[in-house]
Amino acid sequence: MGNHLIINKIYELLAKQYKNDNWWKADSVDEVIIGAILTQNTNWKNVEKAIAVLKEKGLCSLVGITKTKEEDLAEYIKASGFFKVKAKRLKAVADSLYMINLDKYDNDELREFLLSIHGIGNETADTIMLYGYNLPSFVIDAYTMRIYSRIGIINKKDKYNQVRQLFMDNINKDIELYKKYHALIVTNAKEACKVKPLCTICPLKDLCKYGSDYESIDSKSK
DNA sequence: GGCCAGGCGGCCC
DNA sequence: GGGCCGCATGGC
Repeated sequence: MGNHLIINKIYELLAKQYKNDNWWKADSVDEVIIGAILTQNTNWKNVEKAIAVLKEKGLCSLVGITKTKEEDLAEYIKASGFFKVKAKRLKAVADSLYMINLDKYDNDELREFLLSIHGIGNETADTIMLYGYNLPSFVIDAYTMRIYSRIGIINKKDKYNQVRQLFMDNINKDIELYKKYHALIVTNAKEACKVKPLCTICPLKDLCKYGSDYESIDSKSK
């Protein structure tokens, strides 16, 4: 099977197993952007607590953040961890984006601009574009790397942009598909393809180079 | 109690 | 341009 077939087959198998509707829950574009920063290397549960505090204070918006002192912001988002660095990043992102005119950019230019902002790297840029601005940019994360390298389609050391291109070259350029596919990857990583994988319940076990032999993954990933 | 979580920037070489 | 490090809370 070529990559095109495998990547689309994996989507079918995941979609059959899991129902993920409306996976990134947010009340506004700004909340998506804020959440994208807060969730960096962090459990979403902790992010929810931080967002709840911001909402309570009426500051869960880019304008709200521009008006808040960095030290105060750090206090409010404490539950999300790395709170000092994230406060700095939120300030930088809010300052750069609160008045953005999206019509001025094509997708590639917008991505470059996002990447130039302190605190926005590849994954955060794509998350903001896809889930915030509703533009077709596929999101790669640690879960994607784990699942697809275990299956054997990519290598753990592959570069972000290379893996992103692999997906964008091989699935339909459909925003809802991009969103749902990424959501399904995250769900499978949490349910089955964990650090200590539960291969017997994984819908992808028949395509995975490890099959159901999770002990062999365990020993290899050590 | 130890491991893990939806990365990133700043170093160093 | 690659590899390592600091950042930090809360859930399991």
